[in-house]
Amino acid sequence: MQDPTVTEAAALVSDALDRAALVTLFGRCTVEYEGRAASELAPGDRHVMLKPDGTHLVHGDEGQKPVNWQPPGSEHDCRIEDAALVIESVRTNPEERLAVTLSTVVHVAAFDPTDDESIDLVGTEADLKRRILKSPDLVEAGFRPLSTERETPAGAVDVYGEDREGRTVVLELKRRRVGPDAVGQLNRYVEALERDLHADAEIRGVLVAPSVTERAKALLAERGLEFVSLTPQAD
Amino acid sequence: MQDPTVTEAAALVSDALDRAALVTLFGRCTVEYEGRAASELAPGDRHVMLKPDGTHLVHGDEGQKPVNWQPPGSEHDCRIEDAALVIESVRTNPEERLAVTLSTVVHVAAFDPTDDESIDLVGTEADLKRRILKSPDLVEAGFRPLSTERETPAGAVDVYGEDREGRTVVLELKRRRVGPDAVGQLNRYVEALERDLHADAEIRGVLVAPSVTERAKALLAERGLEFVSLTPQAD
DNA sequence: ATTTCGATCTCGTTT
DNA sequence: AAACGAGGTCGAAAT
Repeated sequence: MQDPTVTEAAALVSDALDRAALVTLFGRCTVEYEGRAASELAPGDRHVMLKPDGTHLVHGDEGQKPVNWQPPGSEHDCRIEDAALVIESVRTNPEERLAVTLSTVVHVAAFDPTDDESIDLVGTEADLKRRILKSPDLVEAGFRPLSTERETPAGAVDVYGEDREGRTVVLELKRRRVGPDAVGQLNRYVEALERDLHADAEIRGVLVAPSVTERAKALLAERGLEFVSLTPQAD
Repeated sequence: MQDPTVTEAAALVSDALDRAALVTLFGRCTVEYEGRAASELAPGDRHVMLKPDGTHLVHGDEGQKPVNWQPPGSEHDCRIEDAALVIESVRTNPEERLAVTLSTVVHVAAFDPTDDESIDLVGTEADLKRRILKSPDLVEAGFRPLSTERETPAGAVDVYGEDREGRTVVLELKRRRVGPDAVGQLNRYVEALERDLHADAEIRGVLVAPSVTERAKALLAERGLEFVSLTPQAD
């Protein structure tokens, strides 16, 4: 529907929400949010999308992220207020609410979506783990993985195993170049295991990723941790 | 435009891309991505958005995140191939490419966007910092902030100051409930400063956030770090 | 329902 | 251009 009155638009949106359709609008609007934080957005031309699962997205002309949004699980409501179309989405836990007030509607449309196929994605940390379990020598000659997701008081270790000499080895895997955060994570696991397995056991911590930043390299050295360069995919 | 042929749709999209308009489509499509990772998506009805800044979003009927996307800075291109409308967005650094192949187009529209107002958001970590600098006693009676963003070899400390007895205090601020990662961050700063200011100086590390998880609390105790409960906003 | 961590994270800021 | 950290992060898996 092109250039509808706000009343016409409201009727179409109400009907579409009842049918659990996906609704899109384009028009001049203000946006208010209140919940985990709070925000106000002055008038501008924006794209609005309402999904049947409760998602509410407001996009400007730039950026990958919506300028404002409401997560899945919200309830959409639409009404006329002060000659404007107000679309409000509310949820609880956490309590939050998004209200879009359209003074002019350039465009409204509704679609009946079919359920999606699931996506097949390659090149993740899980792929890196599979690669290592299949060819442990990529990490180091003689490395033997014993378990994955081994629990420690500091969280689950990606890969847990032994080196050629029988020393315990902890691997932390990252699919791409890593900074200081990953070193901290690896260090937590190593310290937790040293405490768990008693102090005399030497435990090697190895960060496995395509590359590391300078600061991360310095932190690794400081903590006596190691680095092995590997990508999720064979080249 | 409702139920156009792919040729009509292609003409509209090409024209809109030349005008740097925002384009939306709805229809049956497959999606291919290759770059930082790689993915394939089988046929389904989806919503496609092309922004003039190079952003390309493909939304299914669920979730806040697009099922597939291409970041800002990409170049859009549209053509007919095998009786289907192919919209491809490509960028370099990193090299990546998203291709949407629409076999049926239910809907196409183009909008000429006006520049957006900027958003006014409150309840951020910056708000928490302002609150503390204005009323340092909220952290602890007698606390005196000396600088913010003080540089250490491990990165910049959120707030750096002294307690009533003149001991150095490092604050790490978080706007919401925190897990183990924030404790690791605080610990890095404290250790870096202990090294910097020589070993005999006692340095207190204080995590300031609304609350902490159990694991984070245990890690704090282990490291001799402290916690103060504060939210970004006064209640 | 909460915790934890990966992500094609995105986004802004600083170096 | 790269690095670093925040985010109304989102989302999924495990507890």
